[in-house]
Amino acid sequence: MHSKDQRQRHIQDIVTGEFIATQSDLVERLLRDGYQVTQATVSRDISELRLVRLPFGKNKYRYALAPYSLATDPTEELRVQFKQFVRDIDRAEHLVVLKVSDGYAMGVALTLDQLSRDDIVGTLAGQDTIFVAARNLEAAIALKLEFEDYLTSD
Amino acid sequence: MHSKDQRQRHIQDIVTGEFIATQSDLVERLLRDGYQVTQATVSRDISELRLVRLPFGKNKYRYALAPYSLATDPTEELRVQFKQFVRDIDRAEHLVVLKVSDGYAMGVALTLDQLSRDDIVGTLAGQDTIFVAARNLEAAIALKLEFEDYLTSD
DNA sequence: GCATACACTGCATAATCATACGGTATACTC
DNA sequence: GAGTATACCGTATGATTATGCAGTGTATGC
Repeated sequence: MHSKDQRQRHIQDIVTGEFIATQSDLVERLLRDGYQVTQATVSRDISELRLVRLPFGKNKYRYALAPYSLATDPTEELRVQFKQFVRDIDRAEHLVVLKVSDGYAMGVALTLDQLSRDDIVGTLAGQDTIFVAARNLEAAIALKLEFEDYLTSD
Repeated sequence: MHSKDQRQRHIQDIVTGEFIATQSDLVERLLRDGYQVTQATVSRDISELRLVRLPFGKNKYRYALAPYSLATDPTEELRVQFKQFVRDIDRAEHLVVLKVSDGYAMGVALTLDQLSRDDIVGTLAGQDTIFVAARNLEAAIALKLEFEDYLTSD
């Protein structure tokens, strides 16, 4: 019927648009859309999607995407995010252009920024696109290769 | 002895630098530094600091700062963040330049981006600076006024 | 001093979430 | 087909977190 992937994507949609305070809320919400699952499954989904439960004013909580995630090793975190979110890599002069799953551009750009790399001058993230400004042409070419490697390796 | 404020600041230091998986971990960790509190208090601290528990690989969790926080109303969230983090507002042509508490530029820029405003073409965030590119000069002037209002109002 | 208000916290427990275990389904190999 | 591996998920329950309540301390006003 509904695949796990579908369900998890739908969960992401729900939490971005609606106020989901508990996993039980989410179970009910999913049921209304025809996904019949238990709290246990939702717990696993949330873990896999790396959603966070955000304290929200007094005695309120809301699940939200964690577009950044502070891995132990930022470079490792970048690899994870690339595999998960980056769809395409292009280059125009010294600008490397990343196509990203809708809504995740900022998260990936944030991770890139946190690396504080000398060869990256800055990043500009939109909804589904990131411009990575490399210091110069050579750096951009190297960067594109490195990024592509993230997508294909292990 | 130790004030609540001190303790909460110390908690922020701990979670940014160390791998804290549960509130009990944090209680123990605090005890080592002379803060004797219970899990209940730590729970309240975490809520007030808006820390999040981040799923982290398989069966692992880590508490982390939530530098931005997806309020119900993004504009309201922006106000909160401005008051908290923005130190100075300037403008050069159609570029509004924000000086921000170190490390929070990305978070504020992310919130700005999420507004998807027509008058903002894009944002570029560094460690403590944000460039907000307005669509044109008039937009930039209006934007600067609006931002300044965020800092002064109520 | 006494009363009132308020911030803070621990205790006990409720609420919520994570996970070990076992069951089912699917795919692949021989 | 039988055997094995793997992914997925529900049940039951353990682990973790949130919170109502009451107690203490401090400040303020009378």
